[in-house]
Amino acid sequence: MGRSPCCDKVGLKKGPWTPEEDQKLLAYIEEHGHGSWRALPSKAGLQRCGKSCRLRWTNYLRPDIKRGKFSLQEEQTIIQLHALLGNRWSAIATHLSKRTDNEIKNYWNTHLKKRLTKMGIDPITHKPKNDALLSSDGQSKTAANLSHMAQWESARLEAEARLVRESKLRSHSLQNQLGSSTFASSSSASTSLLINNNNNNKQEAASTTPTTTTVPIQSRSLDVLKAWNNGGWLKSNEVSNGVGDLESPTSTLSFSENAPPIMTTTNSGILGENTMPMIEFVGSSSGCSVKEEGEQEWKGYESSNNLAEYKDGIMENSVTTFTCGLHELTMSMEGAATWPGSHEPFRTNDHAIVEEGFINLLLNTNSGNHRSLSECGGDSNNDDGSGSGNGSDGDFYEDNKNYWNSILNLVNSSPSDSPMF
DNA sequence: AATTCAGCCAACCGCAATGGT
DNA sequence: AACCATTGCGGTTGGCTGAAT
Repeated sequence: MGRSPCCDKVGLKKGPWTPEEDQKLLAYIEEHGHGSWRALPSKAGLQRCGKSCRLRWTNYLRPDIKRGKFSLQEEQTIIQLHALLGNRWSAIATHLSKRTDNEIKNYWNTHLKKRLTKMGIDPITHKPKNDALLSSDGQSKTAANLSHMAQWESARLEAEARLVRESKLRSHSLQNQLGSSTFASSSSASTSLLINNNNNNKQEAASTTPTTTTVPIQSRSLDVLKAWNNGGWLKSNEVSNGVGDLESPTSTLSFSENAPPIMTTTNSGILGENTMPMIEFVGSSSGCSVKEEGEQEWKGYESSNNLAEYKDGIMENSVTTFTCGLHELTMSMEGAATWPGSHEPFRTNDHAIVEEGFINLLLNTNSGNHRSLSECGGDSNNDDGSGSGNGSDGDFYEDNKNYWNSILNLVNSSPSDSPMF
């Protein structure tokens, strides 16, 4: 029954690594790169399976690993990201670039989870535990909307994480070719990015609408953290410090302030003048340049939407591919697309708001030319963007803000060495 | 000093995803 | 399309360490 363990070969060592083994592995990878993990142990003279070598390298020996105590900022980041992403440790780890997923997972399980539990917060839902007992219509609606928003942001973060991974691989591969790297890329030259919101993520299982209409491909910083900052959710000194030692990969996968950062398309394919990239599923192509700090500019960013299906102007299924150099971004949707936080269908002439989207949802702020997502509860046929937000919507967003704020405040007021923990 | 207990974390296991043929 | 090899990921385990008794 089942697959035989990879290390069941006689003679292969298991358990803790010795300094000698570490040295062998390190020396080999520094000289040759890891290449095929399966082939590595014999080449490196190690009595280990490739999997064990890979784990040892990625979780311990890699030179770009930060070890030691987690800072308060890192703790906050983990909690915030966990609220959005659930137990997707690798995705969380990409926003704490010097921490491994394993370390974050361990830290969550041994510290943060217990802390939240003691504070009366469900570490899975990130809501007060007695919230489940309060199931008035408004609250259940709020929960559903939060879930939907989290789903959106989750997809976006995942996309960013993958882009960052790919770009790192590219970078490392390039360095290898130049003979100056200790890393090696095991991935092929062509890369792909798949965002499928209809996945089997456990946390999202409860969500009822597995659709994605907009998948932002970049933001200058982690939206939630920015929302925290912009909304004054952090203490003033924390605001002034930005996000502390957080090294969000999104900040390195950023658009230059002066670059033509346009991904907005119209039905005619004409570029807009927006200062943030937007993706619109309108079946035309556009061009833009994407620049990655410290790397070559990505030329010839193109997108095409060739598989969207529309019914009465409502996009029902879509596969959109963006090609950006070696990178290919594919977004697929199943089922009718709707705006987050509402059941209003996404229509072909709706502009997808990227950077503002989730922040505005949280902060209930509208901006300039774009139709705010918070307005989408109205009739989407109002193409003038004059949809109305009603009072209960305002309460909803205020509640959301207060909820997230309360989590952060609780954590802030509960340092690790507090007797509470 | 010896034993027990709890916390921590490196490492393992197995499933899922991906890529190649 | 099917199969296989490889890699990625998240859950879990087991050993080490220090505190408590």
